[in-house]
Amino acid sequence: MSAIALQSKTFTIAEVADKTGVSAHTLRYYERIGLLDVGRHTSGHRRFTGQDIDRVVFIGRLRSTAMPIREIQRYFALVAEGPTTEDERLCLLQAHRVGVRTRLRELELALDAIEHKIARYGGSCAP
Amino acid sequence: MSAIALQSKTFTIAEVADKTGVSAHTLRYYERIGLLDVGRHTSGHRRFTGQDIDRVVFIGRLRSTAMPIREIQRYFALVAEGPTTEDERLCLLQAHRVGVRTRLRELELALDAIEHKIARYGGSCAP
DNA sequence: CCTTGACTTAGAGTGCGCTCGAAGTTTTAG
DNA sequence: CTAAAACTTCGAGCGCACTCTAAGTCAAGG
Repeated sequence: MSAIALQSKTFTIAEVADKTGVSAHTLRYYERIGLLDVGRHTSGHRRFTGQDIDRVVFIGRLRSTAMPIREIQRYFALVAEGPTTEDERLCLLQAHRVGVRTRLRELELALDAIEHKIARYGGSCAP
Repeated sequence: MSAIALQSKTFTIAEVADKTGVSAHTLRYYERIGLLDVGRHTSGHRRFTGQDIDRVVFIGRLRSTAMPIREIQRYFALVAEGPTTEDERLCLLQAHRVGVRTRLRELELALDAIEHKIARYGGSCAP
């Protein structure tokens, strides 16, 4: 009886675009370049699983922290290679984290400088 | 006697590139698109003043906080129009500041999410 | 004086990350 | 059954911010 309800729910590309804010065009693009590997209905239409959506969200986080597409490709290539690559993936993410932290600090510094300029008055060109 | 030492020191494009970390190519590009207005020696070679360098540094701060070139062009067009535009410039910088603060927060959130993933382990694709 | 290297301009080329268009199939609403 | 909307692939196009090339001029050291 209690056959597990696998095959749970899947979503069309439009639904995923809607849920994630990533356009259908971009989702297809991500698949083309190897960031996603989405299953198909018999018709050929994509069927996104919950996992696929999680991955889209994760890609969004990497992109919003300015990880280059190349590196994201590398990351998911490692994922595709299986669990033996976990160390390397971890390493990649940690390196990224360091970079992001650095940029965060630089951003704060530049913002401070701009705010000083704002405070001192709106114009001219003194630093 | 105490004639003020105006005409103080000027710098070649290579010196400015060196001081600021902005390439000579990029400095010429910035001038072309109206971000800089650099004087010339009789030979035609650019002579950067201290003010010019300050401006280059300020452009760097705006760029490093991802202000689009278009907006920087707008800013310096206002500067060129004179002091009557100070309010508008201030407004532009303040709007930018708000944007940067927002991005800063988003960046921190995305970084948190990535760090959670790192903490939980290196791989898989759960969010 | 002569060479070496830095400078000039105008315009073309590059890399990134999408974004769009065309032509055709499939699904869905009426 | 039909029309409209949504999907497919493939390839081309775009906007941004540089970055480089070519062809020529200028400047400083030996």
